[in-house]
Amino acid sequence: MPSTRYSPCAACQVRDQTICGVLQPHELERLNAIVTEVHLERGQALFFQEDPADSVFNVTRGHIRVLKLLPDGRRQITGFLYPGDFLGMAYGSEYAYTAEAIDNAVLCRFPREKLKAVFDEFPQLEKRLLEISSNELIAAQDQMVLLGRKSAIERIASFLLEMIRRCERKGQDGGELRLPMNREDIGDYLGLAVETTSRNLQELVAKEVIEIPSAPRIIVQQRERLEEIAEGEQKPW
Amino acid sequence: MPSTRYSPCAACQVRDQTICGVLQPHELERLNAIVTEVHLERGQALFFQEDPADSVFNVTRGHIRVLKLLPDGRRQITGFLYPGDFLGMAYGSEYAYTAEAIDNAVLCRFPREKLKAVFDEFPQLEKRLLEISSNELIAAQDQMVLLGRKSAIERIASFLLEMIRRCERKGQDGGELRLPMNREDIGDYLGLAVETTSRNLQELVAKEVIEIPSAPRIIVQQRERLEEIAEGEQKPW
DNA sequence: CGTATACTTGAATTGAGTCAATAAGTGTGG
DNA sequence: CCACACTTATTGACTCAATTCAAGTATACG
Repeated sequence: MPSTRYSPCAACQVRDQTICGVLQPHELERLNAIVTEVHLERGQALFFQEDPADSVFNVTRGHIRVLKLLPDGRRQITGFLYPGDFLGMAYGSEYAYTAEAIDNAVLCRFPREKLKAVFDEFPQLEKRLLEISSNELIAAQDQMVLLGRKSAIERIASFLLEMIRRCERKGQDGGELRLPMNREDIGDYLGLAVETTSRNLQELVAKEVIEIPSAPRIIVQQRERLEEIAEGEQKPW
Repeated sequence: MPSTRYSPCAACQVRDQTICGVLQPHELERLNAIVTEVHLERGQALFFQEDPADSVFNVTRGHIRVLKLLPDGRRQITGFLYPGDFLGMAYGSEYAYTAEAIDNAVLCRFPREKLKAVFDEFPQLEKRLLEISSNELIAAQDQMVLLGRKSAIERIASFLLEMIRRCERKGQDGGELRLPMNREDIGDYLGLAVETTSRNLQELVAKEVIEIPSAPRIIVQQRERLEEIAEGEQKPW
């Protein structure tokens, strides 16, 4: 390997938010040796459902949507990935879903076989993965409640709270959101039509719970109220 | 420990279908040393959402429903557990959901702390757990497609296929189902009202895709058709 | 056999979807 | 900087699938 090889891990901005964070700097060298970068343009697919699953990825810049399609084109987005998020692991020999770039995005690609070897060397990576997997499962169950039992406005409120909490986990202020995905993506994530998504966002504006200065920007005025609405504790006023 | 202590693992009927199956008979003794049995009556809760999560369980007899509630009582069932299924692991310090017995059920209880020690001894247990966790995540994503995007009859067809496949994985014939859960449970699993569940089951009877000799028994006459309906490939006839 | 529970069916209602039109952004080249 | 084209978002009117409410009918059980 040439000594002048570009070293993505050394420059990584999101290392401590991701799976790599459990490794010591000198251990990171092992990961760096097997990683390559992938650059995606807005809308481009990283992989499709049923492609052979030979790599796993880490988002470093931009945003990814993960989705499943029905034969007639109906679409369900099962998640949005931000920098630091991990995808593609442990889903059998084929990817169980399609992953597409929402905006211009950069990811680290780890060939699955080589990563497995690194896992055997550093078992704490595998523990971390089980931890991530558990959290995803909890999130998936919450999403089932949302999709199975919540009204449109409850879904929108829950979605906004999820976005707020994600910001806060990264130490950013959740009071002002900048959404990377468009209304159609939000609808397909929440099991709603675009029009319903738009209408219920405007309903929250009318209630003065949020402000929308421009489509991707959302200012949260009454977070408490949003939490009540999300859980269906609708007050009559 | 008294030498006359009852040894559930030795008599276990479902060992090879569950996490214990990765252990050799003599290794099983370590698990047997920490396990106790729990017997539940129909309708009884094993634990509630937000209880401290100090045990994990393995179903050995009967059936469990896993559910989440909204403050106003709306209910979403996120899964049904059969003998051999595992629950309660790796969900943080509190259970993320309620687990109740659908019928009279028996489970193995493993205290979480003690199990952790066994895990350190047998790392293949942890690998197996990651595998189970991955499969659950794939299933959860399929359920999101169902809840977010499928019509009532598509949901019912998908549910029946899931039940059929489960039978077949256990080497039983999937052509004749005996459902342990009632119509309301099915509805709460599929995000439908009981009446909608019933109506659409009858719709499948009218189409001669299934037969229902008595409520819990369902005979599958046209499995192919069921698969088409489940994926929304509805033919005009 | 009666009573409770579970299931089915019917009629009316409604929340979200569809279809259609307009408005607001975004980007491009003149 | 503006005009145009194009995409994304919003709003309105109407429709419809699933829910709700209300009976009924099986089925299980003491």
